[in-house]
Amino acid sequence: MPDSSDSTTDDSTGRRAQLRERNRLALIEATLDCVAEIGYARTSVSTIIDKAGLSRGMIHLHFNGKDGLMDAAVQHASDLYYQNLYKLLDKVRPSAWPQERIEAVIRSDLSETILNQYNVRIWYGFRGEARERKSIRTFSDTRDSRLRGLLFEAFTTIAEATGVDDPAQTARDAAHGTLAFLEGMWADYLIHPDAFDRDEACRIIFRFLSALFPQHFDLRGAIADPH
Amino acid sequence: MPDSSDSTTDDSTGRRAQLRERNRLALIEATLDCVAEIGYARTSVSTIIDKAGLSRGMIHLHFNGKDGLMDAAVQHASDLYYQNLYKLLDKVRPSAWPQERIEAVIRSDLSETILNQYNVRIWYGFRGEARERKSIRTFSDTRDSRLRGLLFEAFTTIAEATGVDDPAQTARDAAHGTLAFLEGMWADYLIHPDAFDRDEACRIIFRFLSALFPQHFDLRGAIADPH
DNA sequence: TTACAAAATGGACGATCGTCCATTTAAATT
DNA sequence: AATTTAAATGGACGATCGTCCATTTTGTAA
Repeated sequence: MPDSSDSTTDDSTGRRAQLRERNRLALIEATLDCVAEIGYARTSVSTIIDKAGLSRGMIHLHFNGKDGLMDAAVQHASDLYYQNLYKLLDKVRPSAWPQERIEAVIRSDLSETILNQYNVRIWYGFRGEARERKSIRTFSDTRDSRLRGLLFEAFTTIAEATGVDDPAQTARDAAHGTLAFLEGMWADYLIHPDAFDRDEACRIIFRFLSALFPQHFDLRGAIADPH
Repeated sequence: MPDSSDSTTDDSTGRRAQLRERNRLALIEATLDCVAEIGYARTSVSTIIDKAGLSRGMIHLHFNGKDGLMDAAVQHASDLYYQNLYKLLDKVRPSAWPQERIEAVIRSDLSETILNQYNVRIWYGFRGEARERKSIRTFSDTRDSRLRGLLFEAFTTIAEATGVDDPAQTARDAAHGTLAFLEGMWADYLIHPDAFDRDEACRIIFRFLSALFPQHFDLRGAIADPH
């Protein structure tokens, strides 16, 4: 029997709401599991509820149908991606050089936590359907713009320090190029998950960055400002 | 009535075989159209034969079912990609500098002929299902290895000419990095087909390549060997 | 404990899936 | 012209799709 003091302060953390939320999340996670394991095309309502161990009607109850569940699953995958990414980026000390922040972005995006078979299958599984589902385009878009902002700011500082012709343009290109690099590495990992080498992927990116900004990067990553 | 001389030399170019091949191709093209227009997941036998204007049984007759047709369609898309790419690359004169060949690869892969809405939707539509269908992995793989060989050879020549520490390693990284760049640009185009700028994409890649090999590239592409 | 309401269940439903084959069409041969 | 045979047709078939709701379960309030 629940005591009376609980029931009076019952906002939305009652046992009822807890169970509801737990099932909602179970459906989303089962959906992502299915997309990762059998692909978007083969993921059906039956395979989802089978994996979640819940009943058929739950999908309609919580998400108004399969489409709604897919949208929620995409959003959840995006949230998880950022949650994990920023958890890694937060380890960089606030006073870090911009090149250290860039290195952190690159190493994080290619780390086992972020770039793994589960995530990459979900990512490409959904992206193949991006044309049809607006929520999925937003998903891809979001990752893009937030990371780009982070990189652009850091590269601007570096570009201005090196006294290049057009610092803004250079920084924009460098940010865009770094993102394209990471994207390409993800594709590489999708096609050759076993042969993929994280250190090699990092080294390749740093090789190009060190050529562009030799005072700020070498083959191993960021180097201290000369000053 | 066909004259007798034809029928005696009738290998596989008779009217019968011609019609057969025409229908076979129509099914493949209808499949690719469907994947490009509505995505892999929504492409069904019904939508394919509807677009092809042929009868239901043709798919089983020619390809032993939907799976066989999908495999053939992937193969066809791959063939078309290379056919168009090499048509562009063949315009480079045989005595061209290696940096000119690299520029040709980059500009070709980002040209309207190769990188367009139709192709990019097919590419990502199939890739999302790569996990499940072996033929699709082979498709992605093939593009990768053939282009890589082309780039590696050219970069090796350049790396050796510049007297870098480890020419083979440098060339491998440069080829790998260039491919990752192109991959990233394709992803960019998929997500932002309207905002995508081909010239800007080229410039970004050449900015990085010119930093790595300043005697062979500038922001506009290849430059003549100094000698 | 009883009554109420929210949540969960699981099967019914029509639509659509991909496969397959009896039949028809038409090219090639006699 | 008659015959043969390869190609094409289109509907039947069972399986599975996603939706939805009558019913049951279960947390909460009276």
